[in-house]
Amino acid sequence: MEPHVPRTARIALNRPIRRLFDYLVPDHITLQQGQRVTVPFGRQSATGLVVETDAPPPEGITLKPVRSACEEWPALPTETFKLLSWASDYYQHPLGECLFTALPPALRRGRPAAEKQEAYWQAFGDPASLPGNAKRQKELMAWLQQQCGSASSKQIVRAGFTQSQIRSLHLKGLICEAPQPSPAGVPEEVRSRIPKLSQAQLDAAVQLPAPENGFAASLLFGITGSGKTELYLYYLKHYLGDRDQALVLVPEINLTPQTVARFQHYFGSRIAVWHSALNDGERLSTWLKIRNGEPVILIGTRSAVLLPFTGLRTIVVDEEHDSSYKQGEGFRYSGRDTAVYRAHLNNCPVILGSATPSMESYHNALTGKYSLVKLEERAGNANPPHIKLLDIRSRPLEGGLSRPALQAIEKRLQEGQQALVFVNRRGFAPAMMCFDCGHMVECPRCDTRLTYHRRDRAMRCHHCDFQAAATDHCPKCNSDAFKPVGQGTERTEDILTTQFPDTPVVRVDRDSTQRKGSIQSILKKVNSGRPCILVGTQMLAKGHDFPNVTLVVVVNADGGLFSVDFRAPEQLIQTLLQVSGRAGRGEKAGEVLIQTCHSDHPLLGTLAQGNYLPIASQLLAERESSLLPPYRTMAIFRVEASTMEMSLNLLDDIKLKAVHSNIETWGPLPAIIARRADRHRAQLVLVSKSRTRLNRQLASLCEGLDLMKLPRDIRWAIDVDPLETG
DNA sequence: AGCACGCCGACT
DNA sequence: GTCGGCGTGCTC
Repeated sequence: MEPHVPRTARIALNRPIRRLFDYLVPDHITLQQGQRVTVPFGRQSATGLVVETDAPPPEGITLKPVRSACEEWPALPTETFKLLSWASDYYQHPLGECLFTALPPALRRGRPAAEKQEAYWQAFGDPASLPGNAKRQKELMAWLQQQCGSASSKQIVRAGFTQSQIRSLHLKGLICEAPQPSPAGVPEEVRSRIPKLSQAQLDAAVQLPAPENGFAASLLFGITGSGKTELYLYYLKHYLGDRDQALVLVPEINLTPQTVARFQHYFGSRIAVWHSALNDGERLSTWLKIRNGEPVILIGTRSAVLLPFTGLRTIVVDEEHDSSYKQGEGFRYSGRDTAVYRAHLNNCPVILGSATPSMESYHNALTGKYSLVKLEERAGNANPPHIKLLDIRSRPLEGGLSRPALQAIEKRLQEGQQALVFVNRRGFAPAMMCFDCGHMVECPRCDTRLTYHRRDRAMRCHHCDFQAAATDHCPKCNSDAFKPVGQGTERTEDILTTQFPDTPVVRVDRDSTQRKGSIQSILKKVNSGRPCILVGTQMLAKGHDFPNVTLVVVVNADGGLFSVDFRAPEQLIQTLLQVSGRAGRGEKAGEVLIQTCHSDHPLLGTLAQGNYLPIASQLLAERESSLLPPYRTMAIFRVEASTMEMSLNLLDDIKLKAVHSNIETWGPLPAIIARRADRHRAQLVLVSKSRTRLNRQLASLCEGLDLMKLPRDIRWAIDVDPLETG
């Protein structure tokens, strides 16, 4: 007789542990990968996910039995599970935490995978039998009779009635429970709508990869205002069958009711959304729809790429260059890159759209990994704006604005038009610059600018260990206008208000738009068309249209040009082009003035010609010669502790272990913001030619760190494909 | 992450 | 004499 081999299951838990736990599987339970279970863990009970069944368990440990299976089917279907396992390995994040990010909060907590059945009600008896004082109950009866068929408790409450009125009527037998109405399909009128494309859009549309041909990645380079969204809609209309699912990823800021309405116009109730503002109930409901294979077209932000689709036909990633696709903390995955891998696993196409593609995607397009589809014509008859560089070296500035810039604003206002003043706060290089001669201090050993560290007034190189004390005067021309870049722009709004006392100055930034709906009232005011000046940061560059703005002034372009962060120039150019796109939509010609101390900088020179791809090629050439991504693969170890010494010591340790012929290390160095919330932060950059090699090295470093007995308050994390190197 | 266990200071 | 501080270790 065969010896009895007990069945076991290897379970992942939602804990920051890079380890799985084995359990016995009782006879009455059958389990498969991706299934949700309840298990005893220590002296508590935990929700887990099955990773493997009947793997040989570790010796010398008495296994506990699985308590129960939460449902008979796997919460994570095979493809989703594979995607998350890949991501766990690629981003070096514990599998359990990765898997659990794909579950809605309710299911993470072990709640049943079903929606609360909502009661539906219909009028049944004669309201005349109600006593005279039951006024609201009579009104509810009347209201119900008006509804065709039935209404749910939720709808009734939303209509201004109460649960107790429902209860009371039910008790009197005047209303009764009705069967749940079957969901209405998409009406033929909506189904037959197809967006009307221009010839240029049609030419692009035929180049997009067809789902029947399996995996293909396509970079859609469509300039601002070229109508990419129309193209997506057309594409989905064309290729999506009635039973198919589709995923459209968008940056959080672009997921507005207007965007959703545009999709709903063509697809009606097939459209669902996924973003951070959903509550737990909405999350569960949408998750279940997708898990059940309903033919949903999902518009969502980053985490939507992890949802358990079962019939995914195609993926679109809009504004693929947007930095919000990369999670900055915890499970630091890139929604865009995960989408490409998912398309691969799922054998379906993925379309990456942008007016300013990332270097990574453009490089992939140039090497033929992605196909490149161009859409370089503005919809309607809008002309691209004129971009002019305004050198402000030794020009007097008021609140960051030069005389010519103020004059240009005045001229526009007199012509009854609007101006937009853009203060670029992003990529603020804490670099020292001379505002007289434009000189910046470079590392004597590297081809990099030194970083200014305010705390100890030191200038440091982020590629080697060079450091020097910051001086008060420019080392080149001895001017005392030698300051960290980006000082003194805070007064821009004040200066504009005093210079143009009769014109409203509207500030648009995080602070001024915090209140709900305030952005709407700002937009309404601005779009009424009266002359005004908009002042703001990043927020102005994205999302909203200002049709009456004909002049854009960029206060300071230089921060991004000379940042330690190697992505800063790319981000600067992308932002400048985006904010330029705000000028002169419609027939009015737009003008863009970019203030800079470096009008001779080659990137700005190319930018003034208004085309992105030549700049992208220039940036790529720089990345290649500096041995940076996408020509190298990069990862950063970030450590924080109660003292800088502890952080740096641990990184020194890691650096020693990371020594490998194919891996280069930079640092360790204090982070740009060296102390945050009293935690001292430092980083070590790892760079390699080989992604596989670096990945393997990271895995072994993690293993080593897990075995080390580190003090409790020291925290470390790996950031693979980091967006910020500060 | 939780949660218990453990070993030292100020309280009924 | 105990209550409770949070440092350390473990969870199949």
